[in-house]
Amino acid sequence: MPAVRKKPATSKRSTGTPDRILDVAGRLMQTRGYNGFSYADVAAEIGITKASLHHHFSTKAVLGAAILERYARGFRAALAAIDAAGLGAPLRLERYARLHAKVLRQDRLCLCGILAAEYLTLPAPMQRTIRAFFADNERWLARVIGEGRSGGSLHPQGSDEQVALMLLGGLEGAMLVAWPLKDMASFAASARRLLASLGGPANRRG
Amino acid sequence: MPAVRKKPATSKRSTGTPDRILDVAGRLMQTRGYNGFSYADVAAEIGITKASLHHHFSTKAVLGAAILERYARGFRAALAAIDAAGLGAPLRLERYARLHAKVLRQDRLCLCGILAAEYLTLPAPMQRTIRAFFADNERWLARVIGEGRSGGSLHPQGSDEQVALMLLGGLEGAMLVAWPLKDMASFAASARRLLASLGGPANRRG
DNA sequence: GTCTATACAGCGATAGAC
DNA sequence: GTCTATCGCTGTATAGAC
Repeated sequence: MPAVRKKPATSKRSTGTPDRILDVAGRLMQTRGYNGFSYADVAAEIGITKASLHHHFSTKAVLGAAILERYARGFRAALAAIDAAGLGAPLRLERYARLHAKVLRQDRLCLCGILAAEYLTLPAPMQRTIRAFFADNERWLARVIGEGRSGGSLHPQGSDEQVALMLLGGLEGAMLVAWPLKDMASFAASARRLLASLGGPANRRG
Repeated sequence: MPAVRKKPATSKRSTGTPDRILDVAGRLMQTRGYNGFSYADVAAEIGITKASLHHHFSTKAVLGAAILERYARGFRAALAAIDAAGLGAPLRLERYARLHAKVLRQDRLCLCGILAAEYLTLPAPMQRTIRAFFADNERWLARVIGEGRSGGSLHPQGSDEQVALMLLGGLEGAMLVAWPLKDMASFAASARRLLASLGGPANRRG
């Protein structure tokens, strides 16, 4: 059976209309939230009509779910890339924090962070994806923390899961608090403090 | 000149219609966000018409600002109450964390947290109040941390301001991540880990 | 202070021509 | 795959009677 292939292997940059829609609507969802943008906004920016939008994504719930799933997929790929780099736990966590910093630097919030705030108003499929995103991140973080602990490169207090949760929430919250002022420095400082609290090599107390 | 007095000194519980409106709309704003509720929702729950709502709060922006300012006022009062109790820095921070825990236990998000996510879509007056709320909290936290440090009850790494920011963001983010699953235990664990990272009396590393 | 009635814009979504 | 045109609904807001 033929593989599912939506793009040519020589993929260029956002060639097709569906990709442009996902890009534009994705940016709006990361800055204004699911309830903060409309098909009219997306259509106007791309230069097509609302009707054409509905041709590619039948409903807003479908569009929202597609954007969210693409985002979660990209994040999982980034985690895999970090793992593949063969770094120690402290450096892997630092690169994890940088994933979030990159989002904020693009004047966006973590999609799952902003959508978590709107959670009760979202279609059920999107709710599930958000929960899965957080659970995936917690598992990944807990694994890295556990490896750092057993390898002696990290000495955190609390269980791997607790520390993972603190780190995930801490980074999401640091983005949220930095968001109104677009204060990259405040995010970076919080991220550094959170990582330092794990008792890495440069941060052992005596 | 006479003092501005909107309630009798013997204030009972949410007697007037304006207070009931603020209560109901406030709960909706803390669970669904500013863009996630309508005048129709509030009117239906209270049992009056939308027109009556507009009589008390002329526009949604006015209503939203009133709710937000009342919330910020209440939070400032809670911080003053903590100060007035004459506790040491570690216990004051613990009570601060409990303020947030109480909100989550009521099945709500921190109003300024959920609104920070919607920041770009909000009326300018609400945006200003959100920034002021965060700034107030940071100042209060930085002061308490500074007092704990000079008094020897806290030994955090980083400047008072950095640690304050990490704590504020950490608690807001812990609420946000716990929100989809209404997972009080995960919030409590993160709060405990954040406070423990400040090097209080029970958490000195050696 | 509350109501009925309504204005008006925007929303998500659909039909059908090209 | 894109368009024009339009539907039905909901949103915020207003007018005016009681």
